[in-house]
This record gives sequence, C-alpha cells and structure tokens, in this order.
Amino acid sequence: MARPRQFDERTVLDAAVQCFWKHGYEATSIRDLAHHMNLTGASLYNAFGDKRALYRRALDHYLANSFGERVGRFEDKLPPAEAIRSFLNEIVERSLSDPDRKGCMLVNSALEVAPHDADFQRVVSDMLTQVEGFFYRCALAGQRDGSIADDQSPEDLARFLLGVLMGIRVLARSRPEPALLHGLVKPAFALLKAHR
Amino acid sequence: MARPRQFDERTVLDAAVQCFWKHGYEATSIRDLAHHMNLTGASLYNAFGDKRALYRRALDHYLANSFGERVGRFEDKLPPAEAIRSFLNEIVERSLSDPDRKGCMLVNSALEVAPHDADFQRVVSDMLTQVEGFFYRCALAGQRDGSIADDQSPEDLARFLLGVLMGIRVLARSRPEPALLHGLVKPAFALLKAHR
DNA sequence: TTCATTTTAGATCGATCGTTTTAGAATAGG
DNA sequence: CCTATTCTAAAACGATCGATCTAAAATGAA
Repeated sequence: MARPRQFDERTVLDAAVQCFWKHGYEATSIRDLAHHMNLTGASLYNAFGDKRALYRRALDHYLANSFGERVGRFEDKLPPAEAIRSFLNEIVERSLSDPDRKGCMLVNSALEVAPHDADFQRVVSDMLTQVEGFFYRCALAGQRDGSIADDQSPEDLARFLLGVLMGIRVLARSRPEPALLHGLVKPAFALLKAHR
Repeated sequence: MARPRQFDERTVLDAAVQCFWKHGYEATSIRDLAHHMNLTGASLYNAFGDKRALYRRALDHYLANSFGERVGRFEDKLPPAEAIRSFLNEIVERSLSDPDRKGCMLVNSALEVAPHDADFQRVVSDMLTQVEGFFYRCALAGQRDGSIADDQSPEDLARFLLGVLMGIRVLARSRPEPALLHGLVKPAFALLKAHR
C-alpha cells in the first residue's frame, strides 16, 4: 500500500492558478510553482505529469471557479437583462479591486498559449463559445420578455457582449481605471435597453 | 574608422516584430530572433543592447507602423463616423486574413509584459490612451456634425470603442471567425448611428 | 602601409530551464 | 516483522537561456 499524499489537491491547484494567472505560462517556472504550491519538483511531477498538464489542470480549475460559478449565480436567479449587467459589472468591480491586475486567465491563455497549442486552442475556443452562449440565452430571453432591445439579433448581441467582455479583461490588466471600465460598459448597457 | 553595418535596421526590426508578435516575449529566444533577423548574437547585442531593449524597439516600430499610420489614413480623410467604422472594419478584415493569428502586438504586450515592467506599462497605457483619443476626437466631431448619436458622452463612446477594439483583438487571436467578428461590430456601429 | 574602431562569426560562459534520478519515508496488507 | 507501492526531499541531468568573449573582417584616416 502506497504512502498517502500530504497535500490537498485543491489547495495546490489554487496556488498554481495564482502563479500562472499572474505571470503567464512561459514566465512561470517549475521552481516558482513548486515553491508556491508547497511541493517539491518530484511531487509536482508525480501528481500532475508535466508543466503543460499542470497548466491545463489549473486552467480548468480556474474556469470552473470563475465563469462556471458566475453563470450559475446569475443566469437562473436574475432577469436576463439584469443577469448580463450584473455579470459584467461584477467583473469590472473585481478587476478594479485586484492589486495584481491579473485580468482573466482565459484571455491571458488565449493570447499566450492557445495560438501555438491545438489542445489549448480548443479549450479556449470552447469556453469562449460557452460565454457567448450565456449571453445568447440572456439576449434571447430578454428580447422575448421585452427587457432587451430587439433591433439586433440575439446572435449578434451575444457576439458583441463577448467582445465587450474581452475588452474589459484586457483593459483590466493594462489600464484598470474606474472611469474607463465604467464608461466602457455604459454605452453597451444602453444598447441593450429596450425602447418602450 | 569602424566597419560599417551590413544590415538594414528597418528590415531587421520588421523581422523582430514578426517573432515577438507571433510568439510573445518570453517564448521568443535570442537565437530565434538572430536567425530571423539574419544576424549573429553579437551583432544583435551590438545594435540593440539586450533582449528587452530590442523588444521595446520592436514594439515602437510596430506601433508606428500600425496605429500611427492607420489613424493618419482615416482621421483627416474620412468623416468621423466613417473613420471609426473603417478603422474597426480594416482591423477585422486583416485579422480574418492572417493565417498566423497574431492579433495585436500591443494587446499581447499589455497582457504579457506590461503587468511586470513599469516602462512597458507606460508605453502600453500611453498608446491605449492615444487610441482612445482618436476615438474621442471622432466621436466629438461626429456628434457635432450630427452623424453620431449623442445620447452617450464622447468620452464614454471613446472608452466603449476602445473596449470593442480590444475585444476584436483578443477574438482575432483566439476565434478568428467571420460571423463572430462581423457580428461583434454590427451592434457597436448601430449604437453610433444617429437617430434622425 | 599602419592604426583605431566597429562589425561580424562562432564559440563559450554561467544561470536557469523542465525533467529525472536516488534515497529515505510513509502506508496497508500479509 | 517484511513486502510492495507510492510519496517526499534533494540532487542531478541535459538542454536552452541571455549575454559575453575571442578572433577575424571591414572601413576611413593618417
């Protein structure tokens, strides 16, 4: 019977997420990771395989705990227009209060890793499609209940909102200024507003 | 009297831009750069100092030849609303036709390098402010001549358009799909349209 | 021609990289 | 107790990194 593990997998994955999220894949070394995860190199390799596999696990962990839980909180609990606004506003507020300016690990991965790795390309693309799907469902429901303007198709509104979200994420890392991020979403929300 | 240089600086900077733009800073090695720039390591160091300084030169070169020239082409030659639309549409079309999916070196830098380097942080932030300024001037002029809706302030419109541009850039690298990018800008353009 | 200076070419340096190895430790089962 | 298995700790491996070094080459001036 083998020796049992000393570490808690979730705890070490949280630590890995923090490292990769802040610094990116290439600039995060295995020694940094091992140090922050409180593991030795061999334990890290035993548990996760290699750097790339760890990155994948960390990204999946991040996505489950960010987008996954955020959609769950908003989609079935708020009216569609409000779900969209709350979703984006929460991201704006969290970004403005992050001293590390980490932005979004999905977006960071989309730009750094995914262009050169087919597997990550699929993960990122699928996830972006899911985010778009959330916006689509909200736009559709909002146009049906009359709370969202219907001059644009729900497909285009979903694409537009996805673009706005990506823009927020980039500016959150590069220019996390309240006037900028609040001012950015204001016209977007106005576009959603139904004219009655 | 010293031996003259064999290389053309602009040509080697173009090559450096391509390397850094496609792969990012960390994942681009000096040997890659030297190879694509057709220089030896020593020549590269003699001419540019070190990797970081070369990156700075490459980024400046990129910015002068992308944003700089694009604004020059549109701002004084087209009406304001059309300048905005042409600016964004050109970026969409170029992104859709780039097999390397390089996206935008400024955005890539904003996410990879700028969070950890004060100098680059300033370069990126200043540049984003200039892009916003372009949008602001167009929004202001467009609201004055009545071709751009005025329910949002020109400041907020500029912020919004900057966010939309960032979104385009991210999606151009991660999901360069015609329906997505075209669909994204359509509602944004509709928002600009004045209701007369 | 020599001289001084910079460039180019290729090799080398010391450090860091991702990963593996070696050895001791921790467990349950027999 | 022994055994088999996996975990943990630390050292080590081979490769690559950014940068420097050494030597030859290229120039104009004296």
